[in-house]
Amino acid sequence: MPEGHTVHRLARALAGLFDGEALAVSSPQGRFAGGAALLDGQRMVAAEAWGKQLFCAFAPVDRRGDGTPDDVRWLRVHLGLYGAWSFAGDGSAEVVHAIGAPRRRIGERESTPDGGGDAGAGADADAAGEWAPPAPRGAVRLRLLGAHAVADLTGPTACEVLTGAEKAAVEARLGPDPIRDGGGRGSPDAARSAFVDRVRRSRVTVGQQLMDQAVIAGVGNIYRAEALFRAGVDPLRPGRDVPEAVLAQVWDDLVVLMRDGAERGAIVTTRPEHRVADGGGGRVTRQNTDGDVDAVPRDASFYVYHRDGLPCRVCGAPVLTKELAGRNLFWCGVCQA
DNA sequence: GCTGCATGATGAG
DNA sequence: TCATCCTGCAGCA
Repeated sequence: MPEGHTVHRLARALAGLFDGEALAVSSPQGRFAGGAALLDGQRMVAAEAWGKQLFCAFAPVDRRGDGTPDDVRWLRVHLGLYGAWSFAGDGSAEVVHAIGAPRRRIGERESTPDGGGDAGAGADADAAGEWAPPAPRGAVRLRLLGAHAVADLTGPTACEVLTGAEKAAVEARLGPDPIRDGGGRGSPDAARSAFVDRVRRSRVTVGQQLMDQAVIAGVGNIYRAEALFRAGVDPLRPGRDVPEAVLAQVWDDLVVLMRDGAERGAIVTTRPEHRVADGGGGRVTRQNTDGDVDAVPRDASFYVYHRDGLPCRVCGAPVLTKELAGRNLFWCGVCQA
């Protein structure tokens, strides 16, 4: 259940593993057999993210040069609620070092880049010392297999092959992405005002609009709850009633928070002075952590997400929760009045 | 061994 | 607003 920062990390990991390499592309589960056949044997020439969408470019092996001409096909993957990538490799390539111990998932489940000292745990070498990819486990929709590594995709909500024009159409429907340079909208200012203007055009609550990928791309339930807390904004307030300057601040804050998440591999929104581990009321609040999980304890990472009933870290009032458009909302009724 | 929930999105009604 | 997609895990027996 990744938010945008995780998908950006995935794009980086895939580029590091496979960029420029001809891949064997298959669908062990069978549901993506047609799409896999289109890409099989081609070179992966790029991997990028826009919000929660992952795009990988494939080009024929015999084609020279870079860029994105007509024969480039784009793999589009959206993980949705259940999707996950798992990786395995021969342990020798630097890319494996960079993404962590083989057979650890990133994208949805915990994994650690440095493998927790378990080097080679998943380095499947046969008797001849030759690396062999592990058999797919579970319903693997898509397998990308290179010379030194393999990536398996399970449970995505979307997995399809697009032309450049189709990819552009998908991106056109997405709002600016705080992690992309200039929000993907040319300049930081353009991206910020696109977000601010869009929110203020509607009386839909600002809480709902932050989850709308056409308003801002990559924000999920955690970043929504945390960004609104940090800005002191009531999530139930209609978008048009939130001052321009406050929304601009929310955008700027998300740029910092989400880029930090993409670097760190985990969402941390608490300021150091509020970063007090308190046991989280006994609840186990998990999140995508493929970075150093212990750098900030999970029960010190959030202000309000999954903390309903616990005292607000700032004012002590109990954190509130409510279902809004089918998703759980968390906020402090005092700090966000 | 079950059961219900989860950081998401879509399409029908 | 609801059902559905489809998977892993915590919590419970």
